[in-house]
Amino acid sequence: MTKRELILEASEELFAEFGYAGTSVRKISKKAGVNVAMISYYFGSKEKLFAELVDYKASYIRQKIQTIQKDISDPVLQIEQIVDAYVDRIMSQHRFHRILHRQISLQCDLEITENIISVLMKNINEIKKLIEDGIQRNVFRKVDTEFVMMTFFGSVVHIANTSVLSKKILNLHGDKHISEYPEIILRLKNNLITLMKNSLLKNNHHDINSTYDQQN
Amino acid sequence: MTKRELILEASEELFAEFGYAGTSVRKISKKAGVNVAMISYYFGSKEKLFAELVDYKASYIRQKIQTIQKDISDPVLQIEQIVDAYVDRIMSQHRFHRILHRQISLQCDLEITENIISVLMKNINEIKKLIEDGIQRNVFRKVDTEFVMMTFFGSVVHIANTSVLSKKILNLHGDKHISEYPEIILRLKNNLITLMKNSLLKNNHHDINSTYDQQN
DNA sequence: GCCAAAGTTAAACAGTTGTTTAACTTTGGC
DNA sequence: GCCAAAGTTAAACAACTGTTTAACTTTGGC
Repeated sequence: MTKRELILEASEELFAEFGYAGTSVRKISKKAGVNVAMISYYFGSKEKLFAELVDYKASYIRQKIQTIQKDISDPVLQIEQIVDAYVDRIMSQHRFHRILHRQISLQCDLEITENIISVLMKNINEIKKLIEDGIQRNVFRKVDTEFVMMTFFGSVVHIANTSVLSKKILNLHGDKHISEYPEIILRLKNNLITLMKNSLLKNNHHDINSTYDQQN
Repeated sequence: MTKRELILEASEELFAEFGYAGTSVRKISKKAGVNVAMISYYFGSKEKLFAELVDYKASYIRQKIQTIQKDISDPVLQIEQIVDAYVDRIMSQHRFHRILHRQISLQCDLEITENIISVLMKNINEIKKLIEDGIQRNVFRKVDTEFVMMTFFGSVVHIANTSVLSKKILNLHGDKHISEYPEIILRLKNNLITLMKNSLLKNNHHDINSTYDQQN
């Protein structure tokens, strides 16, 4: 592992835990086990290091969504797969997503924020197309697409980012991040899929699949 | 307005915009128009100022929820009123909530985070009681209460906190915060109420109220 | 008018910030 | 073995951090 990678890895953990302003280049260099000057040497500045970190991590995210879009034609199955993949992705990359959303919620560093948003919008637009395709094919209702997506993203991101709060709500004890409770992730996926079907399907799925009895 | 209040107000805006670590006492004192030493004089330290800010603002939040709980008996109306009041509250206090959730998402400053979470849990438990009461009275389905709440809170908080992203999704231009678009807030409330009814009601409300035709 | 308390100030404190420098070591092609 | 490029280091830089100090002004009860 090169010193460059050591810096990237150390900075990711520190930015996620203490935020951008709360993380000093000296802490990063100490955690990475390199000299302070190496950060300026390899990245130019703390700000450019952060920008590179975002680019470095974000390139992988859209991959699975695009695969699903190509390989599966049934809109309902598409949504199920998207929820499954997206939850897995956010949860496994929760440290990275914490950085992203904390930076968006700040109104300073506008050029950095714009970069992050343009990356996220690509994912969001992929899923938007997917839902609108389902509407056109008369499988989905004419829903308020933007809000269905914001609800979906909001729920997942919020649970991942405020793990301590979510664990309190779920009455979970222990120091692990919420993503490390497999049974909770399963519950989350099931609830989100039900939620999406409830919102999207023309006839409520309880009537179609007769799963109502199972749940009640 | 006393200097003490000037400091509280200035610090709220700065903490919300730049985060805790990104806000210096000198910036606060400058914005408040007071001497730097006044912060130590009135609050003891930057950290105690932040703690006082949380206590100062959080005490008002539960008020309306408790009123609704007392004055309204119909669970469906209760939920409608809760959604309406909660969205209004979060949106009007969005700067404050940004501070809260950013601090929760950090894993440092644990004693501050614990304080914030205990405040939020009071609200959450009030609404939880409300839903569970509706279940007991056989109006609501036996839903996964915790996840219904996390979806609800997650959506509202996420939209309020990532205003720039949400506006991009909704294709809104302009510099205003998303809470300052009344038609969007109305759309948000309508969608959340529909979502909650979809999740909670034993028979899907599209069948009951025949609103299906209106929407399609 | 007096005087202690409260309020306010500029200056100083020691520590940290991001970045740069200049000297040094290691590396790899010739 | 040479030497330029790349890598690495400790030290220095100026700017900023949160907090404290000591001198000063204002206030309000007597």
